[in-house]
Amino acid sequence: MSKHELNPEQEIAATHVEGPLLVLAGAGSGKTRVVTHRIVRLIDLGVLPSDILAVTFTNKAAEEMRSRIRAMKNAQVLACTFHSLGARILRESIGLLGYKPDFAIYDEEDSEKLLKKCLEQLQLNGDKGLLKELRGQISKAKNNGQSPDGVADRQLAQVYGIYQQALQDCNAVDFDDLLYLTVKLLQESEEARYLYQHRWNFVLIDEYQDTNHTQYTLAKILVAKHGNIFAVGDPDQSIYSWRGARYENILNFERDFPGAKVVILDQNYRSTNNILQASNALITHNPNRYEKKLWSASGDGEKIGLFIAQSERQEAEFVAHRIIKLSCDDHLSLNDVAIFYRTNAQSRTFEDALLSRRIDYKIIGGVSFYARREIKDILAYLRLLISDTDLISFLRTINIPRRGMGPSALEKIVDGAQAKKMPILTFCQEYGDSLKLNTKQQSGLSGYLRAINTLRNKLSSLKLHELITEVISETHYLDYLKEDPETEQDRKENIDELVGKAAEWEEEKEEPSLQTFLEELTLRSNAEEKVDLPTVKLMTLHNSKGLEFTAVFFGGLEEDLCPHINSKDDEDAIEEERRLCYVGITRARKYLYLTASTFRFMWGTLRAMRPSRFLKEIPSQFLQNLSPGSMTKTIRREEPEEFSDEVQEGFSSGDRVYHQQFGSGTVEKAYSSSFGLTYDVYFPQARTTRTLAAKFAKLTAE
DNA sequence: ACCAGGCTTCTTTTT
DNA sequence: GAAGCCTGGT
Repeated sequence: MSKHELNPEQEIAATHVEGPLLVLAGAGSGKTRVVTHRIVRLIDLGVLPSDILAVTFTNKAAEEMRSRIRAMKNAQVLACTFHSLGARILRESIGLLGYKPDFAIYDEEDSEKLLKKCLEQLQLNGDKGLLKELRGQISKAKNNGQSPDGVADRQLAQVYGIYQQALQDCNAVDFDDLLYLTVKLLQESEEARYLYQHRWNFVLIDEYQDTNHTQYTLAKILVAKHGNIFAVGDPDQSIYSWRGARYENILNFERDFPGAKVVILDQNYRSTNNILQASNALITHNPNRYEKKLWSASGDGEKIGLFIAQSERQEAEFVAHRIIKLSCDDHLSLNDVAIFYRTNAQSRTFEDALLSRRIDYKIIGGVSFYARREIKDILAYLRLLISDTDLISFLRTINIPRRGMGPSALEKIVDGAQAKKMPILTFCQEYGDSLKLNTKQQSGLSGYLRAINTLRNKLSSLKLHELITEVISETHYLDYLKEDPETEQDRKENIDELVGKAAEWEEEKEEPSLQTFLEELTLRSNAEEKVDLPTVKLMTLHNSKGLEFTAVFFGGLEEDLCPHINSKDDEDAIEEERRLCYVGITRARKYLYLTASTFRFMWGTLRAMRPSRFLKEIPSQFLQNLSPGSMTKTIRREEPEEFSDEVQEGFSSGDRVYHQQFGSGTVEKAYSSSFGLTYDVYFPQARTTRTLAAKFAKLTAE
């Protein structure tokens, strides 16, 4: 097939105009092309670009779609995530729900702090686990469209209600509210419903299998008047149930939208047959599944490399070594190579191996730039320039830099404001002098308020990046950073970067405002990448969705890691882990390497690991075993110290031993591993058995 | 109010 | 093995 033609099924989908259509698009089946072609054709038919709404799952996908359409048609359609769509609607119409339109958006950290305050108020703060538990349950309720009155559990209903009121008092919404309140608004206000049901006549929803109930309701309301919904997805790639996603939504599409057409795209244009068939074999192990088999017209290609290492380091060394080989022998650019893993914590070992070989790499996702403490400090000050009510930003900044404000002083302020039912900053301004604070606190508070006022006066006259510079100087933030010389340099650089990004951002935007800037930063987990050096991309499996690479390394394929230990004993969760693994594998075009290690450091101790069940579910005909054990002995000899089974004097089963960290224990098993003499020791105090290598763990007889 | 040091718990995954 | 929480000393 030529690059510019579509196959018959793709053609049907791309030329669809009115009515509901579901595209079941298997991995690598040319989904993105179909979607962009269809939008371009709509525009060719005379549909106004402003009539089209495309909702994607990530910012990255939205950007990609925008730029493709711009390239083909020079037209601007609204392509955004569900969350930013919600933010957009709420900015216009949240007044109907009693919030002010300049509401702040709280990220997870902010909302957790607020919830913690609520729990303190209810004197429920004793239990540490409770906060996490309730946070999860409130989020779940919102994603299921339940109001505080609508949840069955009495305690949850109470806390949820108080939390929701606290958010409103701060004039803030959390991530889930962006969806939940939008739906609430559309359900309760006929005016709003009319407005948004007529705003977009063609609605496209990507990754439909990952919509949660609230997103699904939102989609249904938006298209209720015209039924022009174009949904794209693949039930086998549903990997966000932990965030409330229901892949049933995609299976129920025909029921929910009567008269819907369904197009199945099952020809894969991405991967070689070895990779594709391996992925088919794997996903077939999911019993509850809408049957679908991808096929490909391309050749078998290379077999999938399998490497079972003896240590994390060896696993990473193998990957780094292979990357060099691929780039030399096959002239692959580093941009064509990716390393996937289940948990963020795994990235470190790979980084070390790449660093030591001077292979450039970039981590996609991971700890967000905007989540760094120093960045959030500055952003909190910026928020307070817009809002008097933002309690969380106030609490964050009031003692940064130090103004002698400890818990007791803050209690006075917060309680006072609450008693007077005043916004926190207004209260400080009007009653700050009558709070019986000591002199240091008194002058600290007035200095703080003065700084905010000074900055507010400059709000309209300064450019955004200048304003940020002013915040830094007005608050003497750099002096504060000096208190910790260890981190000072890093944090300073990050702040410079923030100023730079702000300057860049306001150049690009037609109407740059502080509010939109803050909103975009909150809804954008990681900064967009600048195009520079070719780099190997490191990311979690979740982050890999929607991407493709010529060569993929998939690490840590071990039981309890992938599938993750938290999915144990839950068949649905195991199926989702399998889909996650499927997503990872189907990202690869030509080369795929699956790696695992028999030992791994977890939670600070060495643990023996077993190969993932998923490896066994891939028929061996597609695999080539490259593991040290199955290779020639020359390679084995490269690392003699790690593989020697030298006899040591040691303990045997039943011996009582003492470990500096874990205390007293009993040896359950003594055996030889790649680390030499190894023990499984049971520690009664922690009620766990740990695997300890004799040469690392200093065990003494008790 | 602040700090240092010890204790626990923790890890999925993201907007 | 890190980050956050609590505690006790200043």
